[in-house]
Amino acid sequence: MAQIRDVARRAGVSPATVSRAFSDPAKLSKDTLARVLAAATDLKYKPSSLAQLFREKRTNTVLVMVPDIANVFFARVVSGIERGAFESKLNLVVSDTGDDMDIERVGIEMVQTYRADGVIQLGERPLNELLPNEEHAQIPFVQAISADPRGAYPTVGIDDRSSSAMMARHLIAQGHRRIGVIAGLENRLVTQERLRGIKDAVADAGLDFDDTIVEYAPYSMGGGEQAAQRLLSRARHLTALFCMSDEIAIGAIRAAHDLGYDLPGDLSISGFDNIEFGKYCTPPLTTVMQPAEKIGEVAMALMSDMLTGQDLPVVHEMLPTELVIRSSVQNICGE
Amino acid sequence: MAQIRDVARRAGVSPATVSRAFSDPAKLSKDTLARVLAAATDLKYKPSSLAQLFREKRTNTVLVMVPDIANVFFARVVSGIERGAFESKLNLVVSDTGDDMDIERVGIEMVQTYRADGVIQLGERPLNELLPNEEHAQIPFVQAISADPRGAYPTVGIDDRSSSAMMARHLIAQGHRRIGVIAGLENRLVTQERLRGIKDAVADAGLDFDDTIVEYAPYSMGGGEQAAQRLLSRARHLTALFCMSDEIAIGAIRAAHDLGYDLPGDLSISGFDNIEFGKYCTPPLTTVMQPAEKIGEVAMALMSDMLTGQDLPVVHEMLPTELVIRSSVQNICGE
DNA sequence: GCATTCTATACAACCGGTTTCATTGCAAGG
DNA sequence: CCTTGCAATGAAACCGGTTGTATAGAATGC
Repeated sequence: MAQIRDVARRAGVSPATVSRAFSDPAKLSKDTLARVLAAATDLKYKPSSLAQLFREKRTNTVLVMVPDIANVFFARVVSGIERGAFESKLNLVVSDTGDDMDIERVGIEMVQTYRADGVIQLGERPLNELLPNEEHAQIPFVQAISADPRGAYPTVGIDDRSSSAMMARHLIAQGHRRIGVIAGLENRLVTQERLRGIKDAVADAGLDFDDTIVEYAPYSMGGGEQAAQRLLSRARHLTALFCMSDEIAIGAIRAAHDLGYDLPGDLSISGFDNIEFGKYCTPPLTTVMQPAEKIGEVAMALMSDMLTGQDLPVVHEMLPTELVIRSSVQNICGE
Repeated sequence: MAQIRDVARRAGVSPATVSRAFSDPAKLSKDTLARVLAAATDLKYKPSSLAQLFREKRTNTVLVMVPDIANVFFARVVSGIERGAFESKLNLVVSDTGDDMDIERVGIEMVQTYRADGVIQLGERPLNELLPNEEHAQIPFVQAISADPRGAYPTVGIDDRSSSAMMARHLIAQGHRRIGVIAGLENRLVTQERLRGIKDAVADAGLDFDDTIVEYAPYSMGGGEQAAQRLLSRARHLTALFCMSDEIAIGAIRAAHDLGYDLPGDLSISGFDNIEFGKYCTPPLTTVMQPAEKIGEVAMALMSDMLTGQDLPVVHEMLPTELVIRSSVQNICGE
């Protein structure tokens, strides 16, 4: 591959002039500029990014840490991040961490060793857990989706508590009183927030929350299926299931079908996230729309600001959610 | 951040010695090595990858070009690539190309400008279309999933034709004679191969293939739904639908439900890919298992070989598929 | 005891750009 | 005509590691 000196020699100028021909063409005389560009084209010269980046000490690369890239919801967020990266002319290194702290730490190290300029974390672990010895190493860090919005870095996500309350209120408004909950993993922030939202709605309606009809499960179809089996065989007279993710809900639908329930007549089921597949379930899933792509775009925009701008205020974006009403939740007031 | 000279100064040695302490510790005396390592730890020294990579002229980075990262099937392949990359200690830059040639070309350019060492292409476009002026620039290139296995570079995928024939044979064996086909995009290689497979099976069974009951559609749920609507309202007496992807099949299931079909009694539907959702459909989807993660892993292994090894033979891996029998396809021999 | 070999380490070049500073030539101003 | 200023360009330092070569000292051989 041709180098800058080759171009310089061919154009009869110094390497500095060639460099300027690309970075600041106005500095050159029309004549020289033309000669340099012609020489560059002839030789198919492409400057080595490696050399440029080394000089500039920036990689123009952002690391995205995803707990599970095969999860549709995360994949959509990554898709949004992609779009944002393209606009900001940044590259993306995607790391599927499997929610493993050691792998996430390697990710942070990539910034310290100049392999990436910043990190977008889609997992739950906050920056201070990943940097063992405080050392405020000034890592550009943005956390999306499930972030505690009290950290020292920007976050993007939704208001899980109020979104969850919105859905719970809908179920109550449809006449449901015995609502089972298939929660996600118990130790997750999102799970706790969404549970809190349900309790808010129940309390607002002047009802009592029954702790015994909550089952925890991994955020997956398999997890939802098993948890629903347990809950449905244990708790009687449930009229609805509040599932904390669409995948859980899809698993719950399968479990309910298998136990002989007629859906949605015998049992209403609600989801959370609004993944595309929910629309194609039988019955189509009533759920809460999370703006997944938008979350990714905003996360990337924040990162881009951090990298270019100076010390901006730490913002915590909460994007709006929407109730998506389909037929998996039925109105049973008339009964 | 501490640099190599800082460590050298603190340990009372030259930068070269510090460098060797990491790259070739055996070369140093026990005493010096200990002193250097201690100094490095004290200063929290981390060598700058940027400088190292610049020196070595490799990035240890592989670019993955994905037509759509939010597609579950692609996401699973990427997940496999991730695993392979981790094992080979390579980094991954993921680019969602949207199947856009210009974006793919930028990807190729990344190799030419030393931003990546090689490219794994999950899209259909072959290398020679992306490099306009032949210039056999020796770009390490691996194509996965839908590659014409006649190119000058390695490919990984499945035997679409015979896998498709396998499913078609199954449908025929279950007594189906009027089998509608919801094909993918007509100009895609995979589509043509799978169609060929169906024709093979039909011919083997001594039957005639009816071209009029084929509908083409994008490889998506929405595409499948619309195509199924068109086909079902046009063609009568179909007993089965052969869908060229699970997503298409899921859309077709919705369309059939909406048209009042009782599934699978009135109509059998088969898919292709074996995405996780298929198991949770109503009815659960009979499909062809593609080893998505495995394809990714093999693609990455091939890339890793290309980058480390010398001139290896160009291989075209065809990974085995399996028929996954669930209840969306019914035996109608008894009728 | 001196030449030879080996070991441990330092010195300096190098990777390929960018950027600062110096230099040259020409135009404008006094 | 001489000074000043600006535009255009070149020379060289620099980014932070790695590595080939040189060298000093210790060990070995005769």
